[in-house]
Amino acid sequence: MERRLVIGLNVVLAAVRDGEPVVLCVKRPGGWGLPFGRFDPEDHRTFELALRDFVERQTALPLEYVEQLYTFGDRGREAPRASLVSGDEADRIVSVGYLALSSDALTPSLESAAWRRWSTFFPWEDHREGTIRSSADIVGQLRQWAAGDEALAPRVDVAFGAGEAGWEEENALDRYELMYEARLVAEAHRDRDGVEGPLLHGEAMISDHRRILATAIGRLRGKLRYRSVIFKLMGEEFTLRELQESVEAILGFDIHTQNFRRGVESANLVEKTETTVQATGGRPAALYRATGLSEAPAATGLALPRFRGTVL
Amino acid sequence: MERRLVIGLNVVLAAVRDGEPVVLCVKRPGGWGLPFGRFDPEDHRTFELALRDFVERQTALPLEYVEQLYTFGDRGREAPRASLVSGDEADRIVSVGYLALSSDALTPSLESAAWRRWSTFFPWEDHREGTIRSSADIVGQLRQWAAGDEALAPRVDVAFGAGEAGWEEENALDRYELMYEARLVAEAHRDRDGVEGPLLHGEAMISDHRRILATAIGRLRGKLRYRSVIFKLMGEEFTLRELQESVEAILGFDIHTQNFRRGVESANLVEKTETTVQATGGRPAALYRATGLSEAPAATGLALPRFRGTVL
DNA sequence: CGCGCATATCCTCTGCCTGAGCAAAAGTCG
DNA sequence: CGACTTTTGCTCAGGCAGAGGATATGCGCG
Repeated sequence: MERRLVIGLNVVLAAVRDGEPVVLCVKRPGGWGLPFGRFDPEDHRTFELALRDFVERQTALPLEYVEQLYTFGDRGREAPRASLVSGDEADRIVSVGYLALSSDALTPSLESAAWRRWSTFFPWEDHREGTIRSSADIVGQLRQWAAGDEALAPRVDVAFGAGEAGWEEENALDRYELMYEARLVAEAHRDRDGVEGPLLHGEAMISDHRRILATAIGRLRGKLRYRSVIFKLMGEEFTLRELQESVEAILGFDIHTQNFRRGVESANLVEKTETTVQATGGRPAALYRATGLSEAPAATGLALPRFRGTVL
Repeated sequence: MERRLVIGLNVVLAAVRDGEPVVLCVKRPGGWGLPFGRFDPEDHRTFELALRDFVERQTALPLEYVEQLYTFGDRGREAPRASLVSGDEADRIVSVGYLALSSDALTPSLESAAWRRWSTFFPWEDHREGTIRSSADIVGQLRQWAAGDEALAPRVDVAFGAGEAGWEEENALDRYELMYEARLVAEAHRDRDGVEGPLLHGEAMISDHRRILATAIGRLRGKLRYRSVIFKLMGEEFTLRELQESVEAILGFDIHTQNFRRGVESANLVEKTETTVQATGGRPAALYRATGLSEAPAATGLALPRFRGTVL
């Protein structure tokens, strides 16, 4: 029997809801995963059209901003579980991952779909005040695991910001991969049929979906600094505090309010409207909206600070 | 007849030779293009292995650093020419583009393969002193083309650094795409069967290979700033001037020597060796080598300045 | 109405990094 | 030896980012 080549499409649809970064998840037999569908070359002219089509059909949510992430083609990606897309175990599945951003996080029509927080899957990526951190000392565990290996030890330190460079929020994938290698996430045991250890972090996802999510988080975080994508997550009008909270949600740490304002206002990406809103019990805030400049594909992003706290 | 799905692999293999950025090209019936091969799921476990396999077989060049760029899935990508990978016009071809870096630019075994300069295809991307620039005023032509369109005009200015952000070397793809839309490159006429205008810039490539090359150039340039990839283009040992010239070749503009040295030395990515070399008729230069830190996947790159000249 | 409170907004100060250039060191060439 | 070239070390000024003080403008309450 000939093995056919099948292309699957995965999407990380991200949004910020009530100041929390969330991702659209779908409940499957094996656990939670990302929405995905099969790409049929007969039906669709481009990947993006196919993606929009099946997401809208599955969840009734329209996709606004869409960006390709990565194509995963390794054999055994779906193993040892049965193929989830085609049902035909003999097919070779290649999957193209996408990142999509939504400004409103509407309730999906599908029963089994739900918005879930990033921090459910990546508690160690959130360093904002007042949020629950990962209880255990991940870096300590990784250091112990890497001890003695000359190549591994610096990788751990660099990825988790123990070096002079400090914590870089966009390295989410490196961190996840190290934890996978060190068997600190459930997927590592599942994929290799090993016994689960007691020190697992975050909730697992089916297949390699948590890896795709880590890729998306890292990409989005990095892009905030050099492209004006943040506005894809905002409504038409917003206060500077809302903008800041969205940025903080994505980056995973708090930033200095006054400096943030200074940076935003000098970037010419937003313009003040006439109206103000009173939502917090303090002084009313002016509403802003994105300017035309922010629409240009090559428009730069906001000047954002680095996380200066300690991870340990 | 059923249309089959075929996955093709493209690779932009880049190197620096004599201070010039070059890319491995293959001569095909329709002109020069990038090396590519078909991915056969029976033979290869991963894309990367397939890639290494066919490049080494075609050119006898080993691939060192390899990184996935983008997956191109639009129907009609190869049209209106016949399918180049499979020969079967009815197949749907999806192609995965890769960036590979080589430190030595060995002569390929294949007769029809050759290292060619980036500037052949993108003369407007090179702003170093003493290099030939694009003679005509591209920005002027684009501005004229975009005149009146409210969305287009800022796109042109942002992409070509006319705005306050200035020229950003990593936006090579945006610039190429604008020129394509404005029909300033031969591919635009070829793909739409139009008449060629007199104002074409750079040499064309087959299919969408020049677009893939633009993607690779932009990606590599951007990555220099936040990852230590530059050392993949250097030999084992090198002088700081050689390092600088490689960086300048990739970025496409000259940088201040003393400041470059200061940046490199404070980044802890290189260490001085005992030896010095005399190659230039001036004071002998110390040889350096990359440190172990530069091997970590998340290691940051060099602090590099921005181009401060004018493009017009 | 005046007061305390909360948030938004404005402004200042300081240290560090970057851009720019001078100058010495260490060779070659004639 | 003197002119020239390139490497290497060092200084200095301007600008920007981090940090925090101070003011503005609303609310709720006595």
